[in-house]
Amino acid sequence: MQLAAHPHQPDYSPRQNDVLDSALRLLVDGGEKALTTAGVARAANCSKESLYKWFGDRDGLLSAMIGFQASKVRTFDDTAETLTAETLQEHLVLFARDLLEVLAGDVSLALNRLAIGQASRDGSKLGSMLQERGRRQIGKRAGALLEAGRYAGLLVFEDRDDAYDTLYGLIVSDLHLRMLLGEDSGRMAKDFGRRAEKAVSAFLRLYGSEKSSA
Amino acid sequence: MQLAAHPHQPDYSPRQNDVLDSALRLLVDGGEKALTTAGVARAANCSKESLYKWFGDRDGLLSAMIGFQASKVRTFDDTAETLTAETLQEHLVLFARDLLEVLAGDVSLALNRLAIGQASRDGSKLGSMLQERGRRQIGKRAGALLEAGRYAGLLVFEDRDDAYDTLYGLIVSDLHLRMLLGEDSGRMAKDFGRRAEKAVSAFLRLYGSEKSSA
DNA sequence: GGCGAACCGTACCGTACGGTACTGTTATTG
DNA sequence: CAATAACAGTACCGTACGGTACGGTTCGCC
Repeated sequence: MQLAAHPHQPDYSPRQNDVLDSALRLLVDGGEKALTTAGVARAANCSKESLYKWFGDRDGLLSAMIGFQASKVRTFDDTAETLTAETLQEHLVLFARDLLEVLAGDVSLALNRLAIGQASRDGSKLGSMLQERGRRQIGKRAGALLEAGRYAGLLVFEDRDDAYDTLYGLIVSDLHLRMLLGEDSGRMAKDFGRRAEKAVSAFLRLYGSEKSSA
Repeated sequence: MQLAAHPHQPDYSPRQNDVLDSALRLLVDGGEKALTTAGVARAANCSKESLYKWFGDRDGLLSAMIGFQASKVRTFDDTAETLTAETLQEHLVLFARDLLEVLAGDVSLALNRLAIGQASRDGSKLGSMLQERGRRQIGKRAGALLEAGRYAGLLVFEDRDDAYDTLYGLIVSDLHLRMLLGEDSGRMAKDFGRRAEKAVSAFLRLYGSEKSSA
């Protein structure tokens, strides 16, 4: 496994982005086994030689796919409006729903499966890369929200990471793993709204100030 | 993928159990890629022909490995003593620590990675098998504990599965996934005790009756 | 027009793996 | 002791895949 020498978003050409798109679709449809270099070349109407020229290696292709996908789902920063108990709850529920929907996405599931499959061998660069660009990014959004809630006197906590960890667990529990194991994610997607509300409700019971439970 | 025709624990011979043990060790050490039929045969000092005679198929071998491992970590039932606030809390913390240690186990991680890798193709029988024999089993223990707590008036909840889902999320959060992605599990193992206590504390704040917060 | 770079399509190579067949060896049974 | 079954060890086969090389085509540039 050899990641790109320049870790700072290599920013591929449009043509190469199209290829990465095809590769991702291939991965989603057929799993890692279907992601052969010949298959990618055929699906993207490019030559294997170009694949190796652009990405150097099959592992380089995988890394590029992860980076490419991560760059597409950039987390948007929440508006820094002044929070009330209601808006904080709304923002938290919105965050929870977004999180669940991202985790349940076809591409997200496929990439996580891919990275987990590679985690045993080599230094598992893919895993840390997914972790870094995936959860860490979305975690920033949650962290900002939590800090804003604390600043407004609506939340009480000492360690922000602990609070976020709790929030994450309440929202996701083992749902992500179950989906990764193949449990039908489409069937349970309809409950995301309800699940998000329950998780946020519990979180506010744990970390909300008296002021927030008006 | 073809599971055994008789799903009720085929119960292999001692010799075959030894082979499955070798295969598990091989899987733990080298990941799925290292789990070749020739490798298993070499590690277990048996012939490939015997492997195919006993397990029929590579997938049959994988299923057998999961069933074999699941049969080894059977969940023990908790003593049905009368619960007090203190003993309930102790039992919950014990459960949490056991859960974390099981999830962080080498073999558990390797098998989960294996099942997740297979989840994309075929009907993902391995995934549901792991789910059934893994979480469902340990969930029974938690369910009994929760029911006992409710019976003793220490816990208040309507849906036991919801309560267990919350407890699970508080204990594990995304720790399991991070370990599956390759984050060093040994380094974080020392925090399991503290993590278990915090999770149970939060759970009791959510679901404990006034009687329990004495 | 001529030239070179980029690139597609394909053929090709080496290897690794799943699965099968064969041979020799041990051990059990009548 | 003879016969049979089980099994280890190994050789073998077909295939699939990662990676490379090469001919042909398009496109931009002088």
